[in-house]
Amino acid sequence: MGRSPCCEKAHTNKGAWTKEEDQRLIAHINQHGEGCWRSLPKAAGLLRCGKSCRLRWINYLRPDLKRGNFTDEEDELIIKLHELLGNKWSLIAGRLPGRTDNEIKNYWNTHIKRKLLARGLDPLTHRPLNAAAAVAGHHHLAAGGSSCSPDATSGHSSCSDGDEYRGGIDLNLSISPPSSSSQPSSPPPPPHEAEARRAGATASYTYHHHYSETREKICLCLNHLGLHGGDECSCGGSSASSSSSPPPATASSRAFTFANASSSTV
DNA sequence: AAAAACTGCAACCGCCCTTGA
DNA sequence: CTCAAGGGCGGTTGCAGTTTT
Repeated sequence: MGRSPCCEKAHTNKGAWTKEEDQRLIAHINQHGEGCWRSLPKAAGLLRCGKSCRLRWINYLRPDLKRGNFTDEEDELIIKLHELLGNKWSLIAGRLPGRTDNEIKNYWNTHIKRKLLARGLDPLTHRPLNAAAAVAGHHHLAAGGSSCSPDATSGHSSCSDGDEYRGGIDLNLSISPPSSSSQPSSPPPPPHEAEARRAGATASYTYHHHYSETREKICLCLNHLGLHGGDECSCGGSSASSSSSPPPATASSRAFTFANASSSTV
């Protein structure tokens, strides 16, 4: 069964936005706030698809966007998050204040991919290229995730030999709403990726290594990106609880402290 | 100086998930 | 419980700007 188009394409503009369209959109959202994208174009007097308006606002017009070049710190954070999350750009963007998923996705495809290849790492698996070929298809969440970290300097992975990169790792995601989010009274989300998709910020990930007794928590809060060997994160944004607001995220306070990511940072 | 090739980014497309009737 | 509508996301495309030949 077909799906009705999101808008009447015959009467909508496409392509680059004009300044006037931007002004109309900004003015409307300032006055009425976000929401109901489908009816927004009409209300704002725009000949645009609602989706297009949403995208334009989120990716370009939002006042809290940072824009400008990515810092090395952001680079490394993106790489680390991508290693853990795969192409979950919205989740990754949730950890980078002022950055959008689209921006990060573009930056990944144009800069970071090349950067990793130059290091001899497979952008998909974050493993050394020759090793990555051997385990093609076993990466990221869809493949059960991995806490393995390739060793860029030695060309060896820090994975233990026993797990062969597919030890049935269950990546258990639990994410609380962004600290600056206006989302009201959302209950603590269940540890499920689908929920995680919508939340977008303070994240504590728990790896359950079925093949061993170890349980490591990976905190992705901006202040403490790292593994915690069975301990709660001390950052305040620990676990799945959204009852307590995590500390305000500042880029300058980020740290890359993956306990088992021995040398993948540069 | 002009043409070709490359790069980066904004925007679109189509699918999936959630929600509400 | 079912289904349609709407929102959100990831992948892809198109084009303008930049660099190289």
